[in-house]
Amino acid sequence: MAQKPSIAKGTRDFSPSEVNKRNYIFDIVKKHFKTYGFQPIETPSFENSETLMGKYGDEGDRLIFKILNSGDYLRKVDDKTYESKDATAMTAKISEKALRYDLTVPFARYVVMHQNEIDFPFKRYQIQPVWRADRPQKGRFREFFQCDADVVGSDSLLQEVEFVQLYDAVFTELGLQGVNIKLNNRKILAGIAEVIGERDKLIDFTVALDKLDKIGIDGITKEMREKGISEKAIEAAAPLFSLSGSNLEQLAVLKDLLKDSEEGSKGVSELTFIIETIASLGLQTAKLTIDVTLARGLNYYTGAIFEVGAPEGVQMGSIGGGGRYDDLTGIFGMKNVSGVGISFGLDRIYLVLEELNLFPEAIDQSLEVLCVNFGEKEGLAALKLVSRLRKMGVKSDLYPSAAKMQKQMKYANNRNVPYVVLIGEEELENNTFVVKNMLIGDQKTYSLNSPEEFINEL
RNA sequence: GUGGUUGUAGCUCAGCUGGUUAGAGCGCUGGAUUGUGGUUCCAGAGGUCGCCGGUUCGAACCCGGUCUUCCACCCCA
Repeated sequence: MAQKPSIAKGTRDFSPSEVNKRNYIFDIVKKHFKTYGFQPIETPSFENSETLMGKYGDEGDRLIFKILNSGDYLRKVDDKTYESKDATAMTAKISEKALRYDLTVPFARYVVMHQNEIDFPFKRYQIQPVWRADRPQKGRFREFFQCDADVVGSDSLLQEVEFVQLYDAVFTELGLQGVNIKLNNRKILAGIAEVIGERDKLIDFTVALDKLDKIGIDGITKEMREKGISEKAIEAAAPLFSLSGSNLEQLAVLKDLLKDSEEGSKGVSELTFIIETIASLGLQTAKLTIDVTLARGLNYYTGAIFEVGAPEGVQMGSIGGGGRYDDLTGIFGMKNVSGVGISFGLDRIYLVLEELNLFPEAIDQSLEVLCVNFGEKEGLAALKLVSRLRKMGVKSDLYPSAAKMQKQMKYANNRNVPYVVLIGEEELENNTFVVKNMLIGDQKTYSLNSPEEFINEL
């Protein structure tokens, strides 16, 4: 019995037009990764469970897709574990592998395993799918691509500067003008927590602060109160909630606010270096702004934090992000290796380019020339022309059967083919072919002896 | 993981308080048009009403479960 086909929750098929558009983005991103000296790596789609488990927090462990062991795996479970019905204990017994959850942890594993063959600083890029057992929402899937570039083995702030330039280069070539590269520093957040006397509430404080543009000042002060942050501390931090002005003005305010915190002051000087260096180098189309409310990925970032916002007027959250993490490889026993990296949010960039109509027109042109098939002899002559066109790199095809003219023309029209070639009985006799321009509808005749006349006009 | 929401033709959606044979637009196929698509006209094909069960004389409609969609939270790209 035929079953109705379906697709797993949170997954997608990509049709030709979508693949073309996605590749267009990939190709531009890759091109700039390469010109900045990054090298590609790939890692397996699944890893040993112990490589992934415990690296993303409790929430992360829940969202990792586990792969069932092969064979008669239940036989190996002792009765006690089986009867306890404890999913965590049970999972450890019946699953030893799990699907990749992000690209950063596998990369850290890769660096540690290949440390003797890598020349540091090592700049790598990686574009591969990752999987999360999350509940899907718009723009959030259970299978999606991550597109990362990281540098390990250099603590120079010039790396941060390069990533800002890289973002600018990619978004400029994609035609996405006016993206906002937001910059913050974990040390500044830690310094703030320190000077307001809530050092041990750093995470709660910043998670609340991160929601400023979403729930407003009242919302975040309420959340901070609920998390047990003192009224005095909230008051002391209040100037941050309405921090405004130019980057240099904001830096001046922060410098003063954090003058008694060693860590905070370090953060301010790091941020100042990046801002000043970029100011002297210049950016093509992007804006670089300080945003002290930026707190993404705070669990592992230790220095700079990046987030890229879509241009004004586009209803879309962040389209990229990243930061510095001082101890990337420590979890796998390799100490003192600093890493810094960025990520491009492919799916969201796709949606933004679609909304602003920024994909090149020709992207949906899968065929430039289609020859109408009028029969055996005519078809053969057309196929000779097609071979010639293909050798010249022209995307061309012969309709495979001598179907009705109307059907063949309609096919060409639906496939967005700009030129239709007609070689019928009469043309065959005169050794010519007719080219119909599907856009304006006019026709021109060329000699089969010199098709380059037509090719040169393409 | 919590709360809510959605599902009817290939697509977008109508379908009254439960009542005969479930409709439209677009698309598709054929014809008007035997060498001309994109505009027009005519005709036709296409439906387990997400799935399973229940209530009822009778269910697309009511109830339960399940899957799916989307939304908020959590978290995140």
